[in-house]
Amino acid sequence: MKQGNKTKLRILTVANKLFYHKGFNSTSIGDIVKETGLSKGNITYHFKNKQNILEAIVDMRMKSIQKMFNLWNEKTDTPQERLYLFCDMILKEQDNLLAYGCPMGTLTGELSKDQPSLYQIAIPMFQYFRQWLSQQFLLLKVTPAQADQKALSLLSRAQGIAVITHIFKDKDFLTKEVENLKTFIRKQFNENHNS
Amino acid sequence: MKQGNKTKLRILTVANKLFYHKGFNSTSIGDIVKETGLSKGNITYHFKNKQNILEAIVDMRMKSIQKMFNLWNEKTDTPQERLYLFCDMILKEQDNLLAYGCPMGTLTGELSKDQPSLYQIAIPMFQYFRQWLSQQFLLLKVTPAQADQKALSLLSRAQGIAVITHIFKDKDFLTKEVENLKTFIRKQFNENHNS
DNA sequence: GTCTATACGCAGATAGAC
DNA sequence: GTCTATCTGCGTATAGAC
Repeated sequence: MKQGNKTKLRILTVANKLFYHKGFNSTSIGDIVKETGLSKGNITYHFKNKQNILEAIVDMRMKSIQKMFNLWNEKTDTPQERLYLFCDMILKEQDNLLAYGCPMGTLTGELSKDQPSLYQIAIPMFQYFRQWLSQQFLLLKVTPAQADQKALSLLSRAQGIAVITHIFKDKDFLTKEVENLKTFIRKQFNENHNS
Repeated sequence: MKQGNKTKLRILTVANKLFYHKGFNSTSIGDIVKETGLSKGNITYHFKNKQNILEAIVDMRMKSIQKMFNLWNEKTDTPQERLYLFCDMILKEQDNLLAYGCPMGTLTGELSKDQPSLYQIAIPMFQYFRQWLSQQFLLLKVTPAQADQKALSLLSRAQGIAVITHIFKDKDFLTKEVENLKTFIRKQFNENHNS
């Protein structure tokens, strides 16, 4: 039982990495077999099929996002500071973004092409970010709809940075653009103070 | 000979659509067979392998982008107007963006994951856009490096819009955000006039 | 819980008839 | 130039021994 959970976690860790690095569709069970050193049968014992692996990975990622949000909430006093931490995450992940793009964006985008049932599994991660960002903007005196629009704008710009960094392999662009993103955030909050 | 070219074009048109709608890796030769009604052997006669199809599609797309740029150059007198036409393209393509994302962004992003030789084939499309956008900003009194940075910023925001529209299936967001994009462009040119 | 063995279809690529 | 037929490997999924 205990050993089983350890194996399960090993499979998920490896699969998560491969889905990110190669893409979901381009990752085969065989790839996971090679990388874990386990047998095909053993993987099937823990997960009936590829979709179940994806579901477990999304679960895992959701928990990890939740921990991150909790940490950010603890570390800061104002929503503006929290949004800066969101930007800092992009800086911290720059090497991965350059090599593989955004883990959420590339996965969800891939599944959104012609695989609606798998897309449904992945989309909650994005909704979670959208919701958390919305909450920060809600502390401005704006309607929920406006806060949501700002949240989407921020997500959109972050995704744009991830895509361009990934495609042009350009860390310098990322650094500069994250600065612009912080300016964007600052403006949102300054505008509000003045009104 | 003439019939051959017609068939070749048919294959490319169908493959281009499928690569866009399903992704490159998830599109099989069998899919192209079904959609064209041609035989597998016939497709192989015209293109030795999948990579050759991709190369021909990129060729085709490059020519189509070139035509678009020529048209934009003809239709306008100022770089600012040209950049607005770039934004209008996003509005025109909103249905496709919503369903399948950006044709360049999703393709290049997919190939940039672990398939460097295919990535090399696709990247010129992006470079072409980057270069053209740079040229428009160069007519501001800025250094080439600054113009390039602005071009990347614009590309980045356009890609972000495409990703978010695709993932959240939200046309309303697209419309609003393209307006913000035009404001961004306007500011770039106003700042310059004042300096 | 972990393994080997195998079923079965689909992938890309090739050969050769018409 | 277009087709059918086939090769070979890899994909997912399953059965059953240890």
